[in-house]
Amino acid sequence: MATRSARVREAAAHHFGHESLLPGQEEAVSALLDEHDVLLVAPTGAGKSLTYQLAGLLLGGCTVVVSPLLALQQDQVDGLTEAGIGAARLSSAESAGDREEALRAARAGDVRFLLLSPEQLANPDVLAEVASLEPTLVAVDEAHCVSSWGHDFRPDYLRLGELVERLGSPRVVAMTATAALPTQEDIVEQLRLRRHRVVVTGFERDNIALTVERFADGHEQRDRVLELVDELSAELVGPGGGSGIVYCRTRKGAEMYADALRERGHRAAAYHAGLPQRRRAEVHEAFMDDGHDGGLDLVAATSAFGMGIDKPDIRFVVHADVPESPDTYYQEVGRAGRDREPARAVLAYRPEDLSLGRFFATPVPKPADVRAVVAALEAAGSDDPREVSQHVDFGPRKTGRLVNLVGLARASGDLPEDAPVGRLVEAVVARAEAQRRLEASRVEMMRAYAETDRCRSAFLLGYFGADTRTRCGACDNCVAGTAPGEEPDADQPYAAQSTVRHVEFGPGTVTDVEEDRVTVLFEEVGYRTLALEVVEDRGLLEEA
DNA sequence: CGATCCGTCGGTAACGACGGATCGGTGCATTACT
Repeated sequence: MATRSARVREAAAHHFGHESLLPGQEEAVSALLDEHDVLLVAPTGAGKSLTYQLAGLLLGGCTVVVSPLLALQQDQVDGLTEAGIGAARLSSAESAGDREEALRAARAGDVRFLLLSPEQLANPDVLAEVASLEPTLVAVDEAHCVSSWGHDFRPDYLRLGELVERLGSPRVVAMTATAALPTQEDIVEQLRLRRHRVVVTGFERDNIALTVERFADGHEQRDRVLELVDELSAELVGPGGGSGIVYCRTRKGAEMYADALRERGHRAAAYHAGLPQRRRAEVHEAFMDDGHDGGLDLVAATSAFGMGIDKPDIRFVVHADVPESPDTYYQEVGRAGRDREPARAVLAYRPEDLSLGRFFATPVPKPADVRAVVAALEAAGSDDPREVSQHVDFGPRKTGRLVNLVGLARASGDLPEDAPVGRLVEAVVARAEAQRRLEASRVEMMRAYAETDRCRSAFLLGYFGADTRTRCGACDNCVAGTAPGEEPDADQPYAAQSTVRHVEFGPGTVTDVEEDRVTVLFEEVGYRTLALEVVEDRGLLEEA
């Protein structure tokens, strides 16, 4: 074993000039060399990229890197090329000639890392080409996208498990900065990880002070957000650098805040997916380069401003509206204070805003549409959405999603091979409903976060499965003294992370324990917070 | 679900009240045009 860690460290020093490895890196690489698949949960800057790169180099052969954004893929290619390692991107941005050349170089062993999107891999021609390279490792970057985007927005994410098998079932490493339990389970299931190890490195960000301000009126909320940004900018953003992000739920909101902030004398701009690609790049660059003339201190953005924003001195993140889940919230907040210097995160909370989160939840397909697609699959004799959509009344996009859902329900093993069509349709709808219920319960967890009296940091860490009995001392509740000093532990009937069964909701996992209540993640209905008194009086919950 | 837009209603006109319709976030790729 000692020789193995020596090899890993030697490779790190040789290829990347790193004398030491960060916690989790060596563990993850060793597990991969030991023929385990790995889910690595580690914060940005903790060397997730280095992990797959080291593993890929040590395993030899070609590594396929699946990454959600073309810009992120390009960053990785640039980084590897700079380190003298052959890397290429395979995307719609490359010419046919470039793609041909990249594949040729990969066959010759000159390209060791091939970066592409799930959509590329789902293209049968590309898949065949890549399979012929006999890759030794598949790295799935930003793996939470499997769970957050796969179910609806980018359905090819849900096909990755099947696609990896068609590549000859190489080792898989999935990497993400944040993944609560259901997201971890989703990643493991969808990617079909085998003999998998979950490696979680510390992800506390104790330099970020979390606060929530509650509003009943939308106009007051807007005025206060602007005032707050004035205050935070004056306090934290100066000639020495530093910047802030204002997250909004709608494009219109982002434009409104950007305009208002400019009027108040800030160097601010809007960022959302409705802007021309070129403008987006411009804003991104001006934000990263805040020291220059024409630089930006503030960006008012939708969730489009996210992955790939790696600026160390973001001093505050203000949420002008409440996001749809603690998962999203923590990810957006986590962009602040990456330099470990003090930073602030403020949530402007109005309960009505939660409704948008419910609206955006994954839609449940109509049984008639599922039935039509099942028949069309038969008629087309293929699972190519373009061909299947010839036999139904809706377009290839919707068809593609339904084909995926039918495929997943069939592959789940919950149904016998020869199950009648009605059962299959029911299973598809039931899976989509369960997903929707989970998303709705995440909205409720966001409500719970906004309304809690406890340490906000402890609340979030508990949500992400970290054992937290300490308090941060910096959030509004700790400062106001409403947070209990120590979280209870010993005399609780239920332990965090233990498995339980509810008479009505079925099996679940305890995710949080408080003095008088317990939060459980149920397989069927998502997160539920239950009063201990009621639970015990009626014997609703038993340890499994 | 909730905010907002737009048209209608009432009724010696102007404009406010009301109600139905519409919209709301993330990106890949591909295609048909200049």
